[in-house]
Parts: sequence; structure tokens; C-alpha cells
Amino acid sequence: MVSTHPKNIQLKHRVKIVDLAQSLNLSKGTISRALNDYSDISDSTKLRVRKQAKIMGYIPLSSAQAIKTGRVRALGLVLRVDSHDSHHAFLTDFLDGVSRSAGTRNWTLTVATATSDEDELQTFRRLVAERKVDGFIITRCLVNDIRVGLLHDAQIPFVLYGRTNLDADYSYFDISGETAIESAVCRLVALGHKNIGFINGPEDLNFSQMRKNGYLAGLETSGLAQNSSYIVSDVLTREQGQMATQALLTLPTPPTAIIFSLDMAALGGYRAVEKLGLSVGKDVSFIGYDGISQGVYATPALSTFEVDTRQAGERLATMLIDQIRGEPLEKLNEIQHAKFTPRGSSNPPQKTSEQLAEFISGKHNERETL
Amino acid sequence: MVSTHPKNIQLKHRVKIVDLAQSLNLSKGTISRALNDYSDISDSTKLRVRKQAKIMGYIPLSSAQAIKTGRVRALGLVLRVDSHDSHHAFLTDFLDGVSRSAGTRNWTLTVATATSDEDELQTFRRLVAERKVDGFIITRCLVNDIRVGLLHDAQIPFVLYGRTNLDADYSYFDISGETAIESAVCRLVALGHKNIGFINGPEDLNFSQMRKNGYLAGLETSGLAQNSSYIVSDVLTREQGQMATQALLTLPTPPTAIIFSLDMAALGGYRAVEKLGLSVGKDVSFIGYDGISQGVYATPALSTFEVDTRQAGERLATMLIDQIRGEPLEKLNEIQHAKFTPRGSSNPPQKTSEQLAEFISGKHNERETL
DNA sequence: ACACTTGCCGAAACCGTTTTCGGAATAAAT
DNA sequence: ATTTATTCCGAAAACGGTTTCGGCAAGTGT
Repeated sequence: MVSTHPKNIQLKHRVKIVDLAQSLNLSKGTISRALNDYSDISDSTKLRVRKQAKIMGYIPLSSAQAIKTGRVRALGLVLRVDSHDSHHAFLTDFLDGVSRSAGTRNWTLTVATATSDEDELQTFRRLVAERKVDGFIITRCLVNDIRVGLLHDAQIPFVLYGRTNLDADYSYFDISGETAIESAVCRLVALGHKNIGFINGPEDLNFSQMRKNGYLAGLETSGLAQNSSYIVSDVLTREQGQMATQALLTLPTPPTAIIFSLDMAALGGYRAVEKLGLSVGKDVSFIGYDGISQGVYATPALSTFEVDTRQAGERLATMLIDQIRGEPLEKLNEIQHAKFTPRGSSNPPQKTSEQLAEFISGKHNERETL
Repeated sequence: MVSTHPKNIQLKHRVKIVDLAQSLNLSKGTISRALNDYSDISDSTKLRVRKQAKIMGYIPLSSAQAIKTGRVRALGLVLRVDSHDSHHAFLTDFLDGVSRSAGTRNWTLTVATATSDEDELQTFRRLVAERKVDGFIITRCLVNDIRVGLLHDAQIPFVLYGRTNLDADYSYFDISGETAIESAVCRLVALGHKNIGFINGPEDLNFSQMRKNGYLAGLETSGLAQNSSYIVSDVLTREQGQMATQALLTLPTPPTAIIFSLDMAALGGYRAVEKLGLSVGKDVSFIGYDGISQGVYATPALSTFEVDTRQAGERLATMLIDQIRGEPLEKLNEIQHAKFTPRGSSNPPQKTSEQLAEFISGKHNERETL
């Protein structure tokens, strides 16, 4: 382990800009401008100053800079903790992406939590008023998200992870769940499925709308009729996933394949299938979305669309920093695609919808006669 | 929803201390001292100033304060992301606890991630040098944790979530895994178990040591002999849990009950049990530790010790803030207890260890003859 | 009546950095 | 040899607070 740094974390007597100035026989203004790459400083002195700064271990005090520049080099992230854990399965990756991307540019990430809209706005206000952060990363976008309007009006920089319905000019990074789900439909159709159900997330979240659009588009391109009873919404948790799957499979003509808007719901679906005496990947095919790690350990492993949450965090951080710095955004917004990872849960149908229905209702009668 | 705040987040023309001074015909020094509760300001003017401050919506600029006071009112948390997700199952709760506790005192939380020791120290240095944070919350304590020595020597305030072996005078908050595991042994013994295995976490983590001590203490008080082949270490993930359980159950005299240092490992254990044609809660009893939500949805649900991670975060934040403020710590450290939550996985043994061994080896032979 | 506290506040220095402005030196143009 | 631009840097004023110090008034003790 090679390191050019001292093994201790020094705190006492930090070297200030005047120390540098003194040791180089320059004024502190010159030092500052040299470090900030002003054009009225000669290249030679810039070099000299930077070298000495490195030698003496000078690190600018961010709060002192902030008072003049108005920037603290900090990104804000407000987490909503009211909802179910499922939302935060990727939190570590996301935080890592953001923090790492910010850290390399000497920015930091401050996170806060909120339980309600009012709580969240309150937190925005406080962080902005105290100038603890220079901008926000917004996650879990709603279809109609008041936050983007508010932040936009207040002229506070922000970026969205995802999109919203409002047509304000904001920048965002998103993974196209729409095309992913559409391709899921096509893949299942290619495998021979004709009855494909869709278990969606909460309808107020924007990504749910997108994925639903993808589902409908997939039916369209595959030439399949749209069946409103094949769509279940507002399914977020494992248990809700189980119930929704149960509901779909006990339909008169049950789907032979189910697409889930969230992996977590799909994992709940496994139980419903098992309880009906069926098995996933044989009698019923599953395709999920998110790529959570638990999906790998399910039996059979869950076919899903893997989302690179770390990359999302990285991109969002850089986009926001650039925006705050007032740099021309090369891209105001960016859309990536999730990577389909076929595993054991999606295969050609072994039973037709009718056979499935017969089996299931038989199971039911069997039970009732007991 | 009643709110005294304007619906927008104002940014332009923040009200400064001079604005207050002007409107009250006082000097800015007086305003500052009034707000900071100096003793040389009369109660009447303190009241007057605070009232006006609230009316005008004055919020001090933390970076401006920081430059003089040396404090930015920010807590630091460095997350290690190299390890498996299991460590971060409670991250949301923990962050919520810390952030909420900090927020009510107008402090904030900045998080960073690190992948190695060197990386983490580097991050410490940067955050301290730039004075982005006033102190750190340290999680995932090792038995010999270099971090506490370094931070202690550098005189940087910090608190530990957990403990370490070093006998420096640091403050910590911990949940006593030791007493929990000890009581787990006793409970299982009370149910009739005589062969109790223990699947522990990584040995370099301090809590693993503590829980192992608890296990040994439990055997001691129950009068059971200690059997070194009943202890497996360094089990962190689901798959490792499965393998470890498999190993214990294929012993000549398998345990009829297993205690897991981590719920996640226990969930892996379910699979091992099922694959052997046995069932948890009947043939083999499980008791876990942590209280992760997945444990509720396992069949049977996992008996475990529930840890209040949110409360831990809250306490740690307040302890650290108090310490930074230089307030006399009423308690330098604090130990809470995990709450045992019996569910379906722990019951009286239906088979003795011999019967279990016979069944399992029969299963094995059966397979080999195929 | 006087000196002596005490309570309360204003003035000014200070924290570490950025940024504006002007001016000395040097180079280029006439 | 002047004038005119350029280049480069120093001096000083910000930024928005905190903290020290000194002083005026009112109360206290003799």
C-alpha cells in the first residue's frame, strides 16, 4: 500500500492561504487567483504556487470560500422514509455512485430524511437557507411532482433521477423502463406466451406509468390484445406481489407469464405460484425489473432487467455539479437502458392458459372437498 | 396541513444579521449575542431579537458562522461499500435516525463512501481538512480498529456504533449482542435442546466476538459442554449461511438448534434445511439476530432479536453533537438491548440429534444409490 | 456624596477566502 | 524616445457572521 500522505489526520494548525503567501513572497490575493486559475497570473507563478500548496498540504477551507462564492460544494439528497424498504434496496449503490463522483471533485453529499411532502419541503428550505447544499438530487419522481416546480421557481439547481410529467426544463437521468418492459413482452411472446400479465408499481410514481406504457407498447407490437384484467397496479412489496400474482393466476384464463415492475413484487409472486402447486419458470414465467440481489438466490433465479444504480448516482452527481458551476451542459438529460439478464424464471410455456386454469381450479376444488 | 411557512423556497435576498440590526436599532454584535444567548444581553432584548428574527425569517449562514466558530454543524458518516449488502439492510433506518436527530438541532449529515482502509482515511482527512464535518460516526467496528486510534490522536470528535477492543476513552452506543445470544442459548435449552450450533459473522468485526462470547456464556450457564465443531465463523451472506448450516447438519451428531449471528445467514440456512428434506421450526430450530424484515416473510417466520437501528442512529447523533459542543456528556457510552421476537422457527425439538443424524445420513445414502 | 460594581450594549477586530481595482514593469507600436 | 498596450501582481474591500473590549448608565454600599 503506497501512500504519499501522512498516516495521521492532522487538524492543528492547518496551513492557510497567508502561510503560502508568506513562504512564496506573494500576496494572498495572488495565491488565491493562482489556485483558481485566473488569467492574470503568469503560468510560472501558477505552477510555483500549486507546487508549494501541495508541499505544504494546503487545503482551502470550504466554508470560508462559501461565504464569498456562495457555494459550499455540497449536494443534497432527501430520502423519503415513509414508503416501504423496497425503495432503498439500491441505496448503498446509489450513495456510492453519488458520493464517489462528488468526492473526486472535492464535493460532498449531505443526506437528510423526510416522511412527508411538507417535511421534505421543510428540509429543502432549511438546507438552502443555511446554505448547506448547492443543489439537490431528486429521486422517486411522481407523475405530478410538486418538487420540481418549487425548486425551479426558487431557482435552486436540481437533477432528477427519473422523469416527471411536467414540461419544465429540468435535467434528469433516467433508465428507460419503458423500452425494457416492452422488450420483456416481446421476449415472452417469442418464447410462445400469449397471455401475459403485468404487475405494476404505485401509479403515482412516474416510472410506473412509463413501464405500463412499455407493457402496452409491447402488446401492440406483438399484436396481442390488451386485457385490462391482466394489469394490477400499486404493487410494491413482497406480500402485495404475492396477492397480485394469486389474483392473476386464479382468473378464468390466467396468464402464463407475468411481468413485474419491481423484482421485489416478483419475489412475492414466487410464493403465490408455489402455493398453487405450480412452479415458476415451468408453469408460469416471470420477468422482473431492477436487478436486486435477492433475485439471484430465488429458485429458479429471477430473469430481470439489471439497473446500474451506481452509474446513475455518478452521472446525476456530475450533471448536478456541472449545472451548479454554470458550465454548459453537454447533455441536459440522459437516458440509459437496463440490461436484460435471463435466468431460470422465463421459459417457453409448458401449459396453456386453459390447462393452467384447469389445474388451478382443480386444486381449488380439491381443497374445498377436504 | 397547517404551516406557517411560505409555500415557496426563497433564495433571493436572504435576510442577514445587519437587516435585523437595522430594523431593531441594534448593532449586529448585539443581535448575534442575543441569538446565541450570551449572558450580557438583557432578557427583554433577547426576546425582542428572537421574535423579530422569526418574523423576518432570519436563518444564519452556517458557513459564515463556521469560519469563526470552527464548526459547520455537520456530522460525517463514511460507509464501507466493499462488503456485502447485508451490512446495509438497515441503512435507511440508520440514516433516518441520524438525520432526524441531527436535523432537529439544525445539524446535517454528510455521507461518503469508501472501499478500503486507505480510502476511508483519505476521506476522513478530506472532510476534516475542508472542515466539511465536525465529527464522525463510526460503524462496523473491527476488533482492532485503526480508526479510533487515528481519530483520537487527531483529536477529532467521533462516536462508535458498537465497540472495539482498544481501551482508549471513546464514546459509543451499542446493542448488547452478547446478552442477546446468551439468552438465545438459554431459551433453546429451556425448549429442550441440548445440541446448539452457532453460526457467527466475520471474526474481525467486533460484534462477532461479542456474540460468540454470548454463545459461550450461554453454554456455561446452561451447563452444556462446548463443542468447537458447533461453531462456524465468517458467515455473512445468505449463501455462506446455507453452506455453514449444511456443514453443521451433516455432522455425526448434528445440532437440533442453530443460533445465527445474522438474520441474513439464517435465511440461507432455511435452504440448507429444506434441501435435506427437513423443516425449520420442527426438525431444526433457528434463532437469528438483527430483525431484518425478510425474516418475517420466511416460512416459518424467523425468531430473532430485533435491533432498533433508528434509535441507534438517533442516540449516536445526539451523543456526537453533545461531544462536539463540548457539553458534559451525561453518558459517555450507552448500551441497549435487542428485543427477542419469537416466531415460528424456534420450538421444542421433534427429533433428537441421533434421529436427525440418522435421517440425514439416510437421505444421503438414498441419493448415492440413485 | 463618592467610589464601585453590575448590567447592557456599541465599536471594531477578526475568521479565511475571493474579487475588484489600480499601478508598476515590460513589451509593442508609433 | 515617447506613447500605448499588455502582463502580472499587490492592496484593500468585501462576504456574513462571532467575539473581545471598552464604556455608559443605573444600582449598591459606605
